Amino acid sequence: MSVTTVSLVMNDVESRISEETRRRVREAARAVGYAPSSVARGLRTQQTRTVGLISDQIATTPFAGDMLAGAQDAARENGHLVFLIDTGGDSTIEADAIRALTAQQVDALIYACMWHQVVPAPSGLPAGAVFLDCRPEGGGFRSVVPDDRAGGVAAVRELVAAGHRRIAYIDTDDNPIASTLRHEGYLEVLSEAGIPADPALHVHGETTARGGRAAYERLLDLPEEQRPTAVFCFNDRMAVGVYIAAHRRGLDIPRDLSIVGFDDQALIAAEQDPPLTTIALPHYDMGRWAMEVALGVRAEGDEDATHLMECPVIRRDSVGPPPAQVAKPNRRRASLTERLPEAVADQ
Amino acid sequence: MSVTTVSLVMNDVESRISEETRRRVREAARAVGYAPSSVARGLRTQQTRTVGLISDQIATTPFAGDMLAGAQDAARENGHLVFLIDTGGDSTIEADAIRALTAQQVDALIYACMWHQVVPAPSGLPAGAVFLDCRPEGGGFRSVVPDDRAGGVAAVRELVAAGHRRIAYIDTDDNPIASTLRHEGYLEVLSEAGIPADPALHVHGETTARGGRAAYERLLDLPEEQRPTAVFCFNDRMAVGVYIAAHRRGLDIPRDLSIVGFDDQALIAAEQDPPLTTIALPHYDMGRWAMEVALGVRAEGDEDATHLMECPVIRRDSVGPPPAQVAKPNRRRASLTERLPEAVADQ
DNA sequence: TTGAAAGCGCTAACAA
DNA sequence: TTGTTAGCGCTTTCAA
Repeated sequence: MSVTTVSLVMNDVESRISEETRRRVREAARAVGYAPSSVARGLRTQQTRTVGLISDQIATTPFAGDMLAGAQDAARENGHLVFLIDTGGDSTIEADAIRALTAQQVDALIYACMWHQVVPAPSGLPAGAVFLDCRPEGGGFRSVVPDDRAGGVAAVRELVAAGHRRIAYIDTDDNPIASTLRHEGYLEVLSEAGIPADPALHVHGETTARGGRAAYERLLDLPEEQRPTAVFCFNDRMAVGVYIAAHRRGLDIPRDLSIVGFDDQALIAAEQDPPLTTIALPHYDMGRWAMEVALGVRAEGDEDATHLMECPVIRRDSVGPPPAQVAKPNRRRASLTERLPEAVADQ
Repeated sequence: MSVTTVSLVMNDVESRISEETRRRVREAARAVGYAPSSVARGLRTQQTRTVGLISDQIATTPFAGDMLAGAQDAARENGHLVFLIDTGGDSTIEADAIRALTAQQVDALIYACMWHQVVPAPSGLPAGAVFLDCRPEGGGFRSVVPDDRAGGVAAVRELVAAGHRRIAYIDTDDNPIASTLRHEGYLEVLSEAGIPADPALHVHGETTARGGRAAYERLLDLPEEQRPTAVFCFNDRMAVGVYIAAHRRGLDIPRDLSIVGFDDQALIAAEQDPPLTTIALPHYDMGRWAMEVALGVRAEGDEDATHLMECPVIRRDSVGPPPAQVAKPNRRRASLTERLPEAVADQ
C-alpha cells in the first residue's frame, strides 16, 4: 500500500488497482479516520475547489439571503466550498478580501451587490469574476441582474388586466437603475393599452413604508376623478406605507384600491392584510447562475454579457377590479356583481 | 534574495534582514505581483487561518444575517476567512460539510442555528466547535444563546412601568425553548409586581401575523373588565397580527392597547404604525462571541458552558399608559391628562 | 497491478 | 545578516 495506491483509490481513479486492494485501503482509511488533505491537494494540483464570494452586504441584510442559497447550492453540487466575505461597502476591506482570496487561490470569484446597480469594478479583480445583482462600469465581466423592465411590465399588466386605467407608479430616487427600468415597463404597458400617462400619477418617495405612505397621500389629494384606482409600488416596503395610508382613509384593499409591489420580500409581502400581490426578485436563480458560470459549468458564450433574469409575478389578494365609477363626490360602494361587467368592459 | 529572506520579510518577522533588503524584496514583490500562497503556507504550518461556519439556514433567511456579520467581522479582525455552509437542515449535507471542512483543515468550526434551540451534536464535529444560537444536547461544547428569560422580564417590565396590570402573553408552541423562557420572565415580573397571573391572558398561536391576530382576537372576546390593556408578543410577526386585529376593531395603539414584541426584526418592527417597541435579539454580538471563542482570542474558562447574551429593549411608540378604567359597558375614551395620574397611581 | 520519486510553495531549523 | 535544505501531504510520471 504505497501513497500512490491510496491516492488512486481515494480519488476513485479507475485503471489498475485490484478490487481487493481498494477494499483494504478503504478499510484502513476508515479505521484510522483518514481523509485526504484538501490543502495538500490544492498545493499539488493548483486547484482548491473553493470559490470566493465578495459582497457589499448581502449576507448581512434581510434582503437577499436567497442569492447566497443559490450560489451555495450550485457550489456544493459541484464539489466546491465558498468563502464568504462581506465588505460592508468598505473599499479597503474589499481590496483586502480580493488579496486574501487570491492568496487562497480560489478557483472562481463572485462579486455581489445587495441590489441592482452599476459599480466600478474593483481593481485586482481577476478576469473571469462574475458580478451578481450588479454590473461593472464599462463591462469586461459577466454579470447577472434582474429584468426589472419586464418586471415592471408584468406588474402593470396585472392591473390593466383587472380593468384599471388610472394607475399610479410610486417611484423612488434611491435606486436609479431599477426604478428607471421599472418605470419604462410601466410606460410601455400604459401605451400598449392606449392609456395616456398622467404625470400626476408618477410620484416619488424614499424606499420605506413612510416614503410610500407620504407618496400615496399626495395621490389622495388629487381630485377624485384623477385619483388612481391602482398603484404600482417600487417595492414592497413602500407598498406597506400605501396600505397604512389607505386603511387610515377607510379604503379597503382591493375593493377601493389595488396594489402591486415589487421584491416579494419575505415576512412582508405575504403578511399584509390582505396579502400583497407583487413581483419576485429571482435572487436564488441569480445566485445559482453566477456560481455556475463562475465555475464554468454553465457555458456562457459571451465573456462580457449581462444576463437578465426573469421576475415572476406572485399573485395574492391586493388586486381586484376598479371600483365603479361614480361622478358624485359621495361615492357609493358598488357590489361585486355590479362592478364586474364594467371592469371587463373597460379592458 | 533567498526564499527565506522573502518569507521573512513578507511575514514581517523582526530579527535580522536589513532595512535595505526588506525594501528590495518588497519592491520586487510588487513588481512581479507576488503574494504568498496561503495554501502552501497552510500545508507547511498546518494552520489555514480559515474557519468553517455550518448553519441550518441562517445565511438564507431574512432573520439572522447579523450573526454572520458578527462572525465575519471577528474573523477578519483576526486574519481569518470564513467558509460558509448552509445545510438547509439536511443531515447528509451537514455530514458532508463537516467532512469537507475537516479536509480543508479549518482552524475552528462554528455550528449555528436560525433560532434558539437544543440540537443533537452532529457526529464528527471536532471538539472545540462552538454552537451559535443553539445548545448541544448533553453539552460538551461551548455555546452562546440569547437570554430569553431576561428578555421576557425586560419586555413585561416596560408594560408594568407604564401602569398596566392586565397584561397578556401571546405565546407560541413553535419554539419551545424561547417561548418557555420568555414566559418565565413574564411570570416573574407579574409576581414581583404583585399581579396575579390570569391564565386567560396566556394564549397561543403560530409565529406568524395570522397566528398573532387569531390569538389577540380570542383575547378581545374576553369580558371587558378582563380584557388586557397590553400584550407581550412572542415575536414581532405575531405583534403585526395584533396591530391588524386592533386596527380592525378601531383600537388605537398605544392609546387603547400597548404592545411589546420580540426580535426587533428588520423591516418589520420599525415600520409598523406606530413603530413597535420590542426586545432585540443580539445576533451580531452572538456571532462575534462565537467566532472569538472559536478562534481562541476570547478566553472562556469553561469548556462546556452556555453563554447568555443580553437582549436589549428597543423603545418605540407602541407602549403607553393603560386607558382609564371605566366600569360601564360603553367605555368612554379618557384624555391623556385624565389618564396620567391614574396610570401613575396604578404602579 | 503496484511502487518510487519528484515537486507544488512555503516555513523553520541550521549553517555560513 | 543571509542562504541551504528538509519536509508539510498530496498527485502524477515513470519504472518495475
